[in-house]
Amino acid sequence: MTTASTDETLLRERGLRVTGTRLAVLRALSEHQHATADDVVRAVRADLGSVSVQAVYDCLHALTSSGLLRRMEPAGHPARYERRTGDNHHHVVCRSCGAVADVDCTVGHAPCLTPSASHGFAVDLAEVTFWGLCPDCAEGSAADPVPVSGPGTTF
Amino acid sequence: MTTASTDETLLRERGLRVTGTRLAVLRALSEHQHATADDVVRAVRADLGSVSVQAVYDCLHALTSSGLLRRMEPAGHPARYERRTGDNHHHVVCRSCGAVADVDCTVGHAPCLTPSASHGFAVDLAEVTFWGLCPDCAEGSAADPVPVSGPGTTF
DNA sequence: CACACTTTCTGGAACGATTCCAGTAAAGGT
DNA sequence: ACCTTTACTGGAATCGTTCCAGAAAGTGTG
Repeated sequence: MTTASTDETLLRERGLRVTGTRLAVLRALSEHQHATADDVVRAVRADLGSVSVQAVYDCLHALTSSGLLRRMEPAGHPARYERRTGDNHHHVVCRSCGAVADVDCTVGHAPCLTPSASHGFAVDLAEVTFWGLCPDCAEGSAADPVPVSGPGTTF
Repeated sequence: MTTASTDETLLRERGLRVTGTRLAVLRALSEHQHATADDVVRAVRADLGSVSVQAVYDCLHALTSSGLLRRMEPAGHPARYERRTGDNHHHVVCRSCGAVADVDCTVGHAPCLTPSASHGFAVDLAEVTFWGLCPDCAEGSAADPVPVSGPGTTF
């Protein structure tokens, strides 16, 4: 999909310098979506040989605030980054292993963007997170009391 | 609203022991909804004189996992606890100060509960978080570059 | 192509929220 | 009242992330 030269263009378009680390971070996230900072560090190290943790965090911040990456932080799990941006999609998170998958907006045009009572808040984004068990963890978990994370377990 | 004796009953109903700390935690959360663990520690100390941080965390866990409290964790902010449970309501979070307010389910009957493609996940809860600026922070922030938190700033 | 200027990268130390630990104290069924 | 279970204390440890100061690399201008 996103080739190296395109990544370079993307960076320049946003006025960001093109560095090996940044390209490697983008490459890592093309390869595995929803990676944690730690995953990215490992991927970049496998790719470039070595990087400091901070260099990766700096990249992730720069890329996130310029809109090339999106950051999501499921309660109780480290933050995850993804390249799919600007399409207002949502996520399913596994309570047991923290796995994340994309979910397209349930009801065509952003159903939840106009909260009934917004208490005077100037709302600019609606974030929807589905909680459950991924196929792997669901299997045989009815019996096992799997350590559960995330908000209220039932509704 | 929830009186002390009712709190005692609530605890017993769930098979939880009735202790001063637990009652004080419930009381604290009746007084200010969406309190952080730290807020609760302070409130309980003001009430009982002294408690260890761990006692409060233990209570919060016990009460949360028995369903008497709901825990929510806005990305980039410490977790907050509330007594309103089981009604599937949502939240508005201020990007600037972290203030939280309740939002009733936008479209009558839980619009987002059936993700279009759930990737085989067994989904049991949909959590909707609205991001924006609270009235206090919105005022005069168009100019100020307020430090922003939470997921992607635009959509 | 070199210069000066900016921005990034390094390594190490610090941070805040939360959890783990082992021991002591309190709750409640019989 | 006794004994088992569960909660509470204080202190140290963990995890993800950020802060810091200095060294190194990127880039627009001359």
